[in-house]
Amino acid sequence: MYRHLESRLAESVRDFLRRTYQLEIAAVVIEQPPKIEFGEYALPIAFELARKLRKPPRKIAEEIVAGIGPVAGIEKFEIAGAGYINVRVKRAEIAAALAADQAPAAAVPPGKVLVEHSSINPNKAAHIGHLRNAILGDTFVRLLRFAGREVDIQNYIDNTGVQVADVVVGFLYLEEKSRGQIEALAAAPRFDFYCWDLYARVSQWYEQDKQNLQTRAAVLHAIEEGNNEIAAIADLISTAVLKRHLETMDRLDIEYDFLPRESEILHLHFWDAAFTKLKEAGVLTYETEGKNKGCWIMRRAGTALTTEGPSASLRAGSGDTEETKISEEDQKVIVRSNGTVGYVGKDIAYHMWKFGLLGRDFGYLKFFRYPNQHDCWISTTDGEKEHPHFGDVAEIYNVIDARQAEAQNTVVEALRGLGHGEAADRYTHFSYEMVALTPRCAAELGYDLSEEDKARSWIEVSGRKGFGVKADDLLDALIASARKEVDSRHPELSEAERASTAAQIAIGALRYFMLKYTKPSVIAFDFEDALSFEGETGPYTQYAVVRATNIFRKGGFDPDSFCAASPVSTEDFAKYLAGPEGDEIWGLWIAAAKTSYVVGQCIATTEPAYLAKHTFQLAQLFNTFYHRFPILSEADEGRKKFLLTTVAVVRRELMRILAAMGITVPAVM
RNA sequence: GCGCCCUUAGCUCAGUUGGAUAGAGCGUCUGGCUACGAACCAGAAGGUCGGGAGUUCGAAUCUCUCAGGGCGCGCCA
Repeated sequence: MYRHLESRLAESVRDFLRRTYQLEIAAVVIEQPPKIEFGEYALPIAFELARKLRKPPRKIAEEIVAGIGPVAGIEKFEIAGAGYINVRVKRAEIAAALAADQAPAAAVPPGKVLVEHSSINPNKAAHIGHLRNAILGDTFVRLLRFAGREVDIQNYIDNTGVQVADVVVGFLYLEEKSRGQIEALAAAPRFDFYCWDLYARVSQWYEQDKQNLQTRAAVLHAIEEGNNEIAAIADLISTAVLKRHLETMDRLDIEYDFLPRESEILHLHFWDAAFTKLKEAGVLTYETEGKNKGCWIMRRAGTALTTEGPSASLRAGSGDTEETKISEEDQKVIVRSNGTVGYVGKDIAYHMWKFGLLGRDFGYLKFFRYPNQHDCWISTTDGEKEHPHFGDVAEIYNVIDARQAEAQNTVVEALRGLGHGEAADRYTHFSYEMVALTPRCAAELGYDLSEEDKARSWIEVSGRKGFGVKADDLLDALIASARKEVDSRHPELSEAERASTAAQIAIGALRYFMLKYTKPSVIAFDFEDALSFEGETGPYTQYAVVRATNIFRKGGFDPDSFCAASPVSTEDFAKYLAGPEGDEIWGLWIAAAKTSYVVGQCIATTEPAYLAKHTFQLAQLFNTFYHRFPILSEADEGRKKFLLTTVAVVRRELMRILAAMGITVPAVM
């Protein structure tokens, strides 16, 4: 609603400037006045135009206000200060539309969106860093779907890499387990935890004697080769760990549609197809001298001497004749001198497939059925005939931490070099910073800290050292903590009700915690902060909804149908939304009207934290309102109906935005 | 050395395209439960927005520079 009004306002201003001053303004800046009494929108445009029109801002503001004419939904324009134009909306009209939940349809861009997230190495338990990735990715998916987009969720599985090889080495050479023994372990609960410890031991074993690395090389080679006992064991381990990851993420209500695996990138020869095209386009060049002699190389992203458009396209078109030699340090090896392809090369092939540019496809098998009956598919060489159509999408978002920015940019540059500039432009590296531990948290986990480490604001987790907080452990701790509160507050509830309430609160706390920080901020994890249910937390926002629901329950009304069943007249809206008290309540209405506006901002900036902040602010405004205005005891029936309508609308919008963050609200808390 | 990111209240962080007196949570202090349940609310204290220069009517926000911190830069993934 808010978003719709804003764009209509911007359009009117643009029209006015065009017909009055023959000016074309690309983006009309619209902001919010510091106080709701000033209006809902503020236009600083007169300042911007002062120089251009060589008139004082106030004069321009006067001309705009006098000449802009009526705008639907807008009450009036006022000049404030040196030239601000404050805009007041027709409160009653807007409120009536909101109460009726009449959201104007927004235009949805065509084409499917692919979001890749999680992509956890299937060799050990998921940890808090993976949780940030999955929660960011899953929330972004929900935001896109909220905005009407069709989305495919993919989770890339590197099942043939060194990390899986390391755990295979652990089972076969440190523990000397048979295939049968490994199978038995893999079927036991929390096999991923077992691998977590084993992986750390293998890393130590390598440290003890570098000779041991040869064992890794041999195992890795066998895995990549396929069709042998070691490869079969690697597959059973990685598949079992992968299932555990899916179970862990399902606890947070995070699901995937398709799991492309590296083994199929290899066995279906995706790389061969990509390699041919990359050579033809001159993206890859064969190095004949220096340290990378015998390799196929590419210019590392961000190292080009000139980045201007014309020279870039000239380079792409005319091949390598004008290409200056890439200096050794700017070279990125894509194919090694022994003929094997590296990680970036496989990623290029995978991304060509994502955009439907490779000319090959995976085989597909049903892999995992969620409790809600949704099927998650996995790649295979020879799959089922009937399967959904994956890939071939219009836009992609890769939720991958900031450390991989350069590799991601290299993939984008490869696409550009292949002549797929449009695809490259619709490739977004959804970059975020890592989750580290506070020194205090590290100490709690029994990690020995140097004096230097103690002085740091955070310490990086390390899978190799087995140092970190496992996702399932954190969830268990959150649920236990929430359960204690629920037990003491609601002894009357059944065991099952208390368990599900605690789980909802725990998930709300965790998801909000991971979303409240903006992406470039390193999260220094601490149990005390993460286990908090007060202040700026998920449970605070859930509690606001519970309170709203309680009002309806105690009053004997149904919150979902209340607005439709007993509509407030436009006259009454006008009456109760006027004056200082009306201003106060209107602030809550206007915040509740911003859902799609904020969602749009989050998508445009790939920043879900804005939604978390907004949710908290809306909950906070509601809590203040809740204290200021007793509702059930209100004697004036008309006013009571208005106040209940206010609560119903806020509750509805809060539940919507929480759902977009993957947070549900318990019946009581 | 090159590239990317960060530096805002005691602590942890917001501040989206430059805009009206720089915000929140936690912590500290003072108040508020006869309940639409206090997982809450009201109030107080707390900031030369890392330093400097520039652009602008206007800068936490843009540019340059200096300082401090992080990450990346492998024939690993």
